[in-house]
Amino acid sequence: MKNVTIKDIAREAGVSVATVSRVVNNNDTVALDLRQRVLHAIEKNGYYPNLVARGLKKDSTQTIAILIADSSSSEYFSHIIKSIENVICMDNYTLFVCNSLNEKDTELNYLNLLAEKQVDGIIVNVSGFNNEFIAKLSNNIPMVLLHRRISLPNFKGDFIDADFGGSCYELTMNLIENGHRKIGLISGPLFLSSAYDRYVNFKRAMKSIDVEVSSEYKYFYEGPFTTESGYAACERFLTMEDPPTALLIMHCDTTIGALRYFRSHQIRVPEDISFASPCNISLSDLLYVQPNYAMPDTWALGKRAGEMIMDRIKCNNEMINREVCYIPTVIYGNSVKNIHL
Amino acid sequence: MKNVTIKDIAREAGVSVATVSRVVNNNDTVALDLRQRVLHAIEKNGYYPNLVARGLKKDSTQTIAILIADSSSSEYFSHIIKSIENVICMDNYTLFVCNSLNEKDTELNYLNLLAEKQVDGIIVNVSGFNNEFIAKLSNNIPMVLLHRRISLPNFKGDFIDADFGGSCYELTMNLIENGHRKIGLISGPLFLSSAYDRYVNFKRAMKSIDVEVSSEYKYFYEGPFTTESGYAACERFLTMEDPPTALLIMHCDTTIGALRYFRSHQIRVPEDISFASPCNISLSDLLYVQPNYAMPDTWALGKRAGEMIMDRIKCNNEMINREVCYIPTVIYGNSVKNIHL
DNA sequence: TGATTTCGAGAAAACGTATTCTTAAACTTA
DNA sequence: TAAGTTTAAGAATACGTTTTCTCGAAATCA
Repeated sequence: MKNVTIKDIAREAGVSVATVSRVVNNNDTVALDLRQRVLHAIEKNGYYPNLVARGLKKDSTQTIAILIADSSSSEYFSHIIKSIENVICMDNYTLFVCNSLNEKDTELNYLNLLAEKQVDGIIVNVSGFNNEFIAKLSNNIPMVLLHRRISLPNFKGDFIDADFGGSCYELTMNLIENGHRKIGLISGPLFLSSAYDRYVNFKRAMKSIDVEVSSEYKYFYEGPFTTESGYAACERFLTMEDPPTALLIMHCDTTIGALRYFRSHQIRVPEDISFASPCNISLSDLLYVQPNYAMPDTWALGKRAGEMIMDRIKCNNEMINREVCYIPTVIYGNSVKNIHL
Repeated sequence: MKNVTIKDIAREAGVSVATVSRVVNNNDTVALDLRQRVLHAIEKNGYYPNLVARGLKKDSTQTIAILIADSSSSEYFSHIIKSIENVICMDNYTLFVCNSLNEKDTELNYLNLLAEKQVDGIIVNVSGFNNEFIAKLSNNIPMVLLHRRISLPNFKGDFIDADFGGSCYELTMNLIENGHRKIGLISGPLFLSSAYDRYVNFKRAMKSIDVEVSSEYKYFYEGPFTTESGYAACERFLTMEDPPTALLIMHCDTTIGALRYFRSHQIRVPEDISFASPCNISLSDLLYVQPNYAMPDTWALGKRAGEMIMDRIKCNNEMINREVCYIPTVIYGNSVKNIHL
């Protein structure tokens, strides 16, 4: 069953292919009777345009991609994805969702594939392993970086972030104000700008009580952004001779791992351990503990990311690099104990 | 900055365009020295194929789409999406994620757009409003229905489901065994096969204690699959003069709404109200209540959905309709009180 | 060696569309 | 009315591929 093409319509309506095209795109004037005949033939034969062919001709696929580590790990990215989709669908754009799994090769394969598929733009939460390649690619394909920066001079594109670093500072200061001194940090890989930024802010807060934080710091744990890593970190910290009284947990996935550790080991929050995390967890209002956490407006953030990539596409990538940062709201739950009392 | 094309490579290597194509696809024999020259030119100029052009020629875009109500409402679909992506990316397929919002027009627009974009297949959780259109479309585009069936003779495609109906029966019987008689049903729209199926199973279970369930049933609530609807249902039930002692809540979103109602009104679970839901909620192990719920293997289900659509694509949609059903595991938490005690 | 087959690679057509180019007709103006 | 101008629509080209067709050369066989 062959699809009906513009040629079939032209034949049926007794006009040229060009005329049909003009009617379909109605961007050019065509006589009323011809237009009627064409529209009738379209209706009758159920014709619809082939956007692949149009894409080839017009050099635009009306497609953008989001490339992230794991679209299902938390509600955070689900919301951003939905929000981006909601923006771009206005212009009949559709969204490829691609998972890099934080793996060098997977990310690289996807970047190549997306380039080959001629996507009009890419929103990417970089793994950090292909930054040179991405910087180069950004000169050909409009790009928006999500949360993780690329500090290379030849990168061309926008950067959209939420100030989780600032939230880290605020949450850590709150731990300190509640009397905590032995505060563990469950960090992500420091070569990621997002993790490093939070690390720096934690360090800055700890400096206020004259604690020097470095990778030598007794209560420092560096691991990937996974639930397993959060679990393992807690295992290490809470079996120490002199365990920390509070934890700052950098990421929602590591926080989930930590909570699982606490619950399975009957460690009460906040009686036995306090914690805070600069990330929102899905359904945090219904968890058995209400964490102290920070939450950016993911809907607004995703919307902005979508708008930024669309801007950049519309002006053919000829635009200075922009940076946007959303300030998360810090929410205080009951996961921190005041140990002065 | 024009992209380098197969022609540029041909000129550079001093061969014909056809030869370059043959090397790129290496599906045809070409002399070693020519191949070397071509490969060298490709390397030197950073050539990569234009998959839009290839798609036009080969009539295949290596793209499939998933069209669901809301990709961010629960972790359920996030996991399925990720799992599908994981399967199809093996063949260099990419996935469009599209949200119909359960709206007739939005769904219809997307279906048309996806057809125009020549996607190779569509996995769809239908809204129920465009079933005739979808059935017709299914004869041109390979389709897999997710959870919601289309009972039209001209539908062509597969159906993949999880037996939440069976779980409803089991969970309701459990409520009954725990002494409950006044059991409220928070239902979804009955014109959806998924909701209707659960309704029928609830009814069947209630029949065992001689309670007739119909839309006239005192403790019946029908509303959309949203948190707001779940909240409203609880409001209605729990302000009745003779409120139900237990609830069967059909959907994860309505369950979340219900939990929010309970918590904000200091209604204790299970002391004041018991409930069960044939759906898994994200992080249910970390909620303040452990619900009685059912959970299919979403990873396996998504994987199978991906495989089914790929099968269908590979055999050019010439295949009988298949039906697959996954049996959820029922998990008993502490959301049900035994009122015999 | 001559006839036949195999093979490798270039030429050309095709995929479905948008758009430039061209031309004939309609309209304006003096 | 003649010359110039606008306009509408068809013809033709192009987008970047794949693949069929064609043909000359090499290889096989009698």
